[in-house]
Amino acid sequence: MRDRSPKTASYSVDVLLVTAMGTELALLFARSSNERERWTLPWKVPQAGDALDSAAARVAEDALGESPIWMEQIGAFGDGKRHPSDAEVSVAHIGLVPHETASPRTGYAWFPMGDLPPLSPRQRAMVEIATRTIQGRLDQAPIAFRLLPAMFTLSELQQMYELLLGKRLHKASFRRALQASWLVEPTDEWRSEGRGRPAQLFRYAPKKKRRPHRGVRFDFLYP
Amino acid sequence: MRDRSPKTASYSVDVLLVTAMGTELALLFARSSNERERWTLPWKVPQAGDALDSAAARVAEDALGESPIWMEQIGAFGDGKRHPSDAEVSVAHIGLVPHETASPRTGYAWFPMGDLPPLSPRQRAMVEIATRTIQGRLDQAPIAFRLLPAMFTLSELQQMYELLLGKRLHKASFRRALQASWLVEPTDEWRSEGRGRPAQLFRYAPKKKRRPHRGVRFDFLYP
DNA sequence: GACTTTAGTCTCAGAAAGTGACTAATTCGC
DNA sequence: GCGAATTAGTCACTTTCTGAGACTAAAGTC
Repeated sequence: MRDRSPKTASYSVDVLLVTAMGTELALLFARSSNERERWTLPWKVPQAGDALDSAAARVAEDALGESPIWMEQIGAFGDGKRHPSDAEVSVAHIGLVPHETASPRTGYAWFPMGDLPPLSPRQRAMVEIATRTIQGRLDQAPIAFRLLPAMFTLSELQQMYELLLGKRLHKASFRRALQASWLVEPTDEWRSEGRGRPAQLFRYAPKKKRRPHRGVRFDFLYP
Repeated sequence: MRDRSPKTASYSVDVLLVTAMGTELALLFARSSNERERWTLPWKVPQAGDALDSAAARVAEDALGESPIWMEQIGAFGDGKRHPSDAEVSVAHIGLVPHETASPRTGYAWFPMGDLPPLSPRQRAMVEIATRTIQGRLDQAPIAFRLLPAMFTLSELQQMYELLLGKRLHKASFRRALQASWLVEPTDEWRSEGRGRPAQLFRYAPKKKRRPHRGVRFDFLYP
């Protein structure tokens, strides 16, 4: 992992494993092999003939024992300057895992987004793009569902969206939109969580139904 | 461009230059240097110390004489199998150019999307993702504006959106949404295009005004 | 049993979007 | 010159969507 032979592939595959820890997102880091007390994003230099996504899946497996249900490449990063893993370019991937089932192997640890270890500029860029991608693709990919366990209450789902969007949502509106989307189906299980009425458990089960009929949107003004 | 020395960087930077030709999008291809009558996406193997985006800009300049106002990386492509440009991975970029000002240099040519030359699987994947990215990011980035010249009529803008979305839009709704977005400002020029009332010319001039106050969207059901 | 807490629903008002008809300014045919 | 055709730009009406608060339901706490 440390040699700099010129025949090494000059790109690495890096994975940003994301989970929701309580009220905050968290990222998985690996203890650096050469410097103790230094942390890096999990990575790997793929062998020739390795597809990018399978390499990324392997990195995730090495870190967590299983690979996430949902992964997506977010791009290649390389400013031409520093090489955090002896590679000129890092191909970064996001992987989402529910926190309940995600126990890191030794040498790996979760860091909440608000309290990350010191990072190289390139790693910082990857984290930045990853968070932006997660927010931006929230309505195009089942991001929130992949951060929850297979069964969840609607309140948990709403809290996940509130965490990801960084704002409160109105309960009735949220459920109305969810109904119309046919993304979720009720199970016959209920969960009683201390006080209050028990909540029905739902599972993510997208059904193709009537499509929306929208016109144009000019949303890019608003950052 | 043809040698296979092992010290070559094993990734290339490929650029998909997109323009709107009449009623269809078109892509720029370069005549292959080794096989005549074969076309490839313009590409380059960056030198060490080269940033990805500046390498992409240079590829575009080589092809068109100028580099596009808007470029964006769409990801790294490599199935682990074929190497269209002797590289294991291609980092693909989209560049948008208005057709009016885009005259390819010799060795390059526009191909309409519906009639592309034969492509390798990897290039085909890049084209596929590029078109999806353009459609998907239409409301998040000023894509349509970058395919038009600096000044345009609202009808031209609407036709561009209709081309990109693949569906007709209603004039009054389109203009109402555009008004609300504060993306465009009128100039004091008018253009008379054959018959019919002359149209006022507008320019892209986004102003930060009131942001929309939308709730959640669950759009990913609908492909 | 009254009170608190969380789940889930209902209704209403205001905002946003779809639609067709309307006016305005030009060219074309005669 | 004048009416028909064509394209630009706007208006008024209807339908749909969304935010908001109130309301019912089912549990625990005291």
